[in-house]
Amino acid sequence: MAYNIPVEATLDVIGGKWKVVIMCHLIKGEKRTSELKRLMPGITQKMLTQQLRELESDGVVNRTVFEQVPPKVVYSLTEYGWSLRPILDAMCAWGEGHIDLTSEKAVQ
Amino acid sequence: MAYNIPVEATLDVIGGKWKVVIMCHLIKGEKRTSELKRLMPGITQKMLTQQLRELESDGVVNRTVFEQVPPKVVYSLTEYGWSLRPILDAMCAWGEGHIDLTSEKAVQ
DNA sequence: AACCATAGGCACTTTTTAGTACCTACCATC
DNA sequence: GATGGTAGGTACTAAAAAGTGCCTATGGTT
Repeated sequence: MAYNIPVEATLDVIGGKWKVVIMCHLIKGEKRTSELKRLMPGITQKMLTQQLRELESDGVVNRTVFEQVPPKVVYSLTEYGWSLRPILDAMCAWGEGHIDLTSEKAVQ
Repeated sequence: MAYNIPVEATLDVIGGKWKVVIMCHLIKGEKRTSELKRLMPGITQKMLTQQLRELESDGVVNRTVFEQVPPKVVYSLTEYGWSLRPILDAMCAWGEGHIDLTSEKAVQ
């Protein structure tokens, strides 16, 4: 996969509708599948699983399965995933600072 | 538009396949349409125009038209667009630092 | 026996996103 | 008079992303 500009490599990993949101939740600590679902009311089970699988195969998140009934699976950021933290922090900070302006714009 | 988490506001503005790439080029200075096309060999005329229109209506880029023949249109980041710079810088830096690892992974 | 919760698989459909092809207008040059 | 270069527009199609509904397994509760 050749990139015309390095930032495309970043987009390959964090691109998509839900990955950044998932990672922003995982920054605050490991989460079970059901917790993530509660934190993201708009996501479907399928998309959550799919995005987590992709993040896992990209080495960004760890998936830990506890062999018990009912099943328990916990997701957390890997060290590689933590290297994305500056990006996630910048995105979260910008969102917090500009969410009001965005709403105003929507009203105009 | 209600967000479950502020970072979704950020994704609304910079989400999409090309917007971050376009903005990364505009960071280095204003560009004409044809320059952007040359810098992004993979983008089609239609997508370039479409993404620029969206960035413009989000207040992130300026579109300056010079009334001459042949037409000349120049795009640049607005002040609001510059506020996204920490995100763009972090994404570019991560891409530069991890592009090799990504290629290795693709080879495995 | 029926039902719950968990974590997900799978087939199918819909929606969104992106690509192709062809169109405009202007003036200059060949 | 045809062609080139610029900056698009538009209709149609293809591909990717996302959503829906129904399925599994297990053991405990009602």
